[in-house]
Amino acid sequence: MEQAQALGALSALAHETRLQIVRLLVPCGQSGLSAGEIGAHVACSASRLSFHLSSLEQAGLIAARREGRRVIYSARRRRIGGLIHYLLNDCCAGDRTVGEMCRLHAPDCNCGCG
Amino acid sequence: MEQAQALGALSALAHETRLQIVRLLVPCGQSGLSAGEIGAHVACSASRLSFHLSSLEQAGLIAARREGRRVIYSARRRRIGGLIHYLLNDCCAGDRTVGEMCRLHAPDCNCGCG
DNA sequence: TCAACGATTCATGAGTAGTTGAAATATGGA
DNA sequence: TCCATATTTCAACTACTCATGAATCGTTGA
Repeated sequence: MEQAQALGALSALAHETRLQIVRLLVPCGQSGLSAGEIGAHVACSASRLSFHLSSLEQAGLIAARREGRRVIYSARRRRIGGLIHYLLNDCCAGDRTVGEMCRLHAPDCNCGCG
Repeated sequence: MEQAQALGALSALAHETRLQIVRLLVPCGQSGLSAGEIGAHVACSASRLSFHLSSLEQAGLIAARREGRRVIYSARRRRIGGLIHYLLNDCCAGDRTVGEMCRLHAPDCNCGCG
């Protein structure tokens, strides 16, 4: 991920409603949720929701596809992971202190690295 | 890290100059750099720089201390790591696809987790 | 105590993002 | 074709963020 993309993604995530949308969509994986279903969870007007969804899509964090009269949104999880990777490795140059705070191993991992 | 803190941190990072400052400070660790030294790298007016440093400090991403007539800024690396941790584990619920993009092991780690 | 230095604060103006409600577009079914 | 549903677009407004330069504050050394 390039810096410009990372800035766009950070900007998109730096909003309560949009962060909430991402949190809602990540566990849904590829199947995603329709705009209406998302709206039922985040309590904002349809037009505002559409605006936020469009911001997230432009930032590359979610994808949209039409299914009948609904538009289904799903999290682009590899992109979100790419942003985190950027923060960790490009932005923070793989700094150990930063990395130790967020290293994620499998629960049974016992490698002791870091 | 709470959502409100994460939003503040994301907002602070979502700016080219401020991201650049963090990138500059992380490798300097505790010793940090003075405002003047930072200014020499990021090419913006002193007042603008002061504003950006203050934003980053308010967001908890950097710390300031006075040394003589200089003010030394250093990255709060555990906080930055905490933000990344939040994105990975709270925001993305430890999603595997997200995690695989950004897992950081020691170069010689061979545990195979993930 | 005064001048120089390092950094911050303030006032102002421009630009951008966010919100709202109404209108428009797209799709599916009667 | 016409209507209902799902979603987006538009226009107008508000609020916030960003940038600039001048003024100010705090510290050091002559």
